[in-house]
Amino acid sequence: MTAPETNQPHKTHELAKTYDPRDVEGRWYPWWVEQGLFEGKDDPARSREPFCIVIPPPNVTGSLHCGHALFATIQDVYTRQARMAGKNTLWLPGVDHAGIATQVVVERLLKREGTDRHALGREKFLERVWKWKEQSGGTIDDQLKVLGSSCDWRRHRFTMDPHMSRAVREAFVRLYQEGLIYRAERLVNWSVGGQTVLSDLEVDSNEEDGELFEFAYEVADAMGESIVVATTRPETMLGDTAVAVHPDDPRYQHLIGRQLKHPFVDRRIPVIADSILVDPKFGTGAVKVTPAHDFNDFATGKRHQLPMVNIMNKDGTLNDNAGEFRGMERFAARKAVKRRLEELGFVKGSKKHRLAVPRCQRTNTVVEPLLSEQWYVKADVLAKPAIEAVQSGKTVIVPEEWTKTYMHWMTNIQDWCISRQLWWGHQIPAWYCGDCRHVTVSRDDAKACEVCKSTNIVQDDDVLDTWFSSGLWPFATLGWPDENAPALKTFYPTTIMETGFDILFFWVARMMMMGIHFMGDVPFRKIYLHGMVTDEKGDKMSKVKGNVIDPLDVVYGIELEPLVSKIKDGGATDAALKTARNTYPEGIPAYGADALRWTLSTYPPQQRKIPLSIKRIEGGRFLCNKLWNATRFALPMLGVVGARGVAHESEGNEHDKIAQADLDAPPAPQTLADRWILSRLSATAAAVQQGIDEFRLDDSTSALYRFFWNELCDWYLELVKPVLSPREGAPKVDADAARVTRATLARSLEATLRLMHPFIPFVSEELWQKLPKPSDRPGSIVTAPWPTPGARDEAAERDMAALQGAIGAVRTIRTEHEISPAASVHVRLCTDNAELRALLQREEIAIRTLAKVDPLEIVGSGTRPAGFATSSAGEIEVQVLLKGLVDAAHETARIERELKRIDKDLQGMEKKLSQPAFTEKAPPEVVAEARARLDELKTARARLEAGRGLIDELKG
RNA sequence: GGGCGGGUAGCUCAGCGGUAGAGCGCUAGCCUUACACGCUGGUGGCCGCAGGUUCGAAUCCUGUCCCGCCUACCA
Repeated sequence: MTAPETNQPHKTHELAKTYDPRDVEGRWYPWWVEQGLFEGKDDPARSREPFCIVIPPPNVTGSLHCGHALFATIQDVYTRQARMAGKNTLWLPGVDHAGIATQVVVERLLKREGTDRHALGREKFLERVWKWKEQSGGTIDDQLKVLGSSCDWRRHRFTMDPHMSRAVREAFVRLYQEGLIYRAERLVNWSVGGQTVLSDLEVDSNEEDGELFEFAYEVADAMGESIVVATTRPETMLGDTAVAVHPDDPRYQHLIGRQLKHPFVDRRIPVIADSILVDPKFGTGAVKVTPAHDFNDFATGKRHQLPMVNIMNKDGTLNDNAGEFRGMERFAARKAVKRRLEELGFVKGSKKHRLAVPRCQRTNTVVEPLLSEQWYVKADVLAKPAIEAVQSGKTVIVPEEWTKTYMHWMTNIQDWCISRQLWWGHQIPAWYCGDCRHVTVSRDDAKACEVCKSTNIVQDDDVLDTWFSSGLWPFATLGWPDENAPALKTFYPTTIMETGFDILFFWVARMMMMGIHFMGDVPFRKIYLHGMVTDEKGDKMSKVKGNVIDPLDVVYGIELEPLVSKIKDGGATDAALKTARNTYPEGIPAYGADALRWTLSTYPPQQRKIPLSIKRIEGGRFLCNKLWNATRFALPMLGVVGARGVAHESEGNEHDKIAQADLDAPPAPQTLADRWILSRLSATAAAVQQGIDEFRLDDSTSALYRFFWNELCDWYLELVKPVLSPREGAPKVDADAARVTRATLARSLEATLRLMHPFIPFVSEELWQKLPKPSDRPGSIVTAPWPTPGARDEAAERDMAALQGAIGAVRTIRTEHEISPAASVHVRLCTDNAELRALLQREEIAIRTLAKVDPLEIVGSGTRPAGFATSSAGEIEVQVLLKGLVDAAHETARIERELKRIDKDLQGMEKKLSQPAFTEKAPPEVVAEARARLDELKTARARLEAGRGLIDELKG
């Protein structure tokens, strides 16, 4: 396979000085797809280990937001890593039909056209929704591609596809036949705005200001006597069928069993005693009971066999049972009832009251408890094995603390109302017989009643809750109900379900129940729940607040004015607009998908909030730029011509080309730097792997970052410079050593790119293509082998630490004394450790180069010639000649500062060691460590004391 | 009312029984053979508060105060 023309490896292609994601991203994705790199292979025999993630399907209504960017990043990291590790990898994409959300959107469009769905009729309306879906349904998929999501697009699924619809019917019919789906008349959550029933989970209750309104019922046949009740919804009194008091409440004993006179409707209502409903300390201690419009009252009504009087139509207006208030809208009726009660003199008071108001998630209208007949799934039966699966560890929830929440919800699970009075969705496969009233439930469209064979049947108007079909997602997308479907056999159970914790119940729990029930095995081995993306201050992103970060703006960049008008269109307040202007005075630069992905990978998973900030994304781009430049720097040293442009070559700085044989079978490292970087690479590969295994991508990215930036760039590349690209006149380096170093450089850089690829797929591919590499590598980094950690070289790591310490000490003295970076200094490195001296001797060039040292003496300790400042680095005493470079006052100040710091540590350590309790009871290695530290501090202190003498020398 | 999570450097957060960490910020100096989206050095913390366990506690326990989120029928 051949990479896109401009990206041919080893071809002359100048790398820009600064990385520009817009030049790179976008070029690779089509090529990857074309090459079929993202395709999972059906392999029922499982000859290769399968890896599968099914995407949490976004709404067809949706376009990309930060939550999507987060899940896309995490899932793609896992998918790409598994693919590189050689697994048969499938990330299956798709979208969800999102019943209410979609219907609401299309109805809004119709309204703008001056019509509505009822005028259109069901069939025409559905045509319209499908049309709309065709237009906008692909948006989110395209946006996921922008982020680099390596999905197998051939297997894209939609919850309303014919196949998915077949699965839904199969599931419904089976559950019905098993008695796990039934119809019942109950009080339900009715969305007046959406004109449908909602499940408990689709209702959001938030505290709002309300009123506790008190009024009196007159006792019938007892002049003047009355009982005062309180309510937050006065209009419901029209449906009252009792007033309840506490059985032990002395105030009302005499009224229990008496009848009250309803002021507006011709009904007598009893005073009943109920200890469950009534809290005698609250309000007046007397509660009006409206069984058809309140969940508690409903239960009370059942206990006392009270009549249920429904006073409301489904559109929120009052019905004939409301007497003089019939036809009024519910909130108008509330005012009217209050006014009439006032006129009649029954109003006894009103207080402000905070109460939880239930609202429909989708339409934000107040949800009304309403009596109606709906379809339910019997949940406890399905929940039981789903609980056991988590208890036994067949499915593991990460982070672990969610397990408790899952268990709690599952064990207290309520039956699930699955019918919705919508048109957009899977119509319930139940047909009612007009003759014998039998309900026929069938996989195929029923033509006749299965009992009386009458053709006078009509299908249930309602559709199923979207989550019912989503619950089948992990297996229906793979081919179920065809139990022999190759994909199903290959990839079920899936490996990881990764999604936001907010849909643990909505979706994850239901997939668990359905998966186990229909497949006999859990739908996934791991459930990984991530937090919610917020703005940098931790506030939820909202269009009104104007703090929404659009991932695409981060990727492509956006100018200030377009950004502002975009936020404005979202409905932001003026204050929010001002904030936005201040936050992004220059708009947002193009950071690229890689930078965004990297940043999203750096947040720890147990965090509930992911405060995404532009500043952090900027950090991601800096990393990409650094990677770009490190490669740009290395390429010429590996003999790749032209990477830094013609100018560089004309300077006569020619490099030997790396031999293919050295790439295919890298020679063993010899120099300290080479041994060290390979050892650190091993450590890093292990840390990255561990982070992935433990769902700590933050650990993986931070290990990678530190390795690449603080080790590979800060030290290794610097150490390699004098070897592979010596200055004119510099000592000649052994050709064979250079050869080995060249191979090691190529090797470590290539491995770094592979380790980074799951996180930043675009730049890593771009750079990898240019890099010389072993001949057995595939054509794309996408399928290049995942690095496995090699051996560590403890000696090299220890020696390198000593070297870094010595260089660091020189550098510190240099800056503390404001010695010009251009000036060379005379340095003496003193130690009685002969091995150390030999090491320093071997690394002479490194010390001279990295600390700008000349001349350099490496000697035994004991003397300090006049004019030298001293400092220590472990066993090494570092002496730097200051005479002529600095003045005495500076040095005095520095020494006093240092002494103060050391004395503080020294005192602490001495105190610790002087306590017998510590030396006797603490583990020996801890005590030994403390002693060693104490010695070190003492030596350092002595050297500083000695350095005091320096001051006079400097004066002199 | 119940449950859960959190309070560590100016900001955002790691660490969760043995010398306080990162990124960003701040600061001094540098355009040093890739990178100023950079390099080198530095500054900065009674680890919410009070007790207890321990030789030793940011880390474990108890209490307490804040701040979030979820959940619940106070009419």
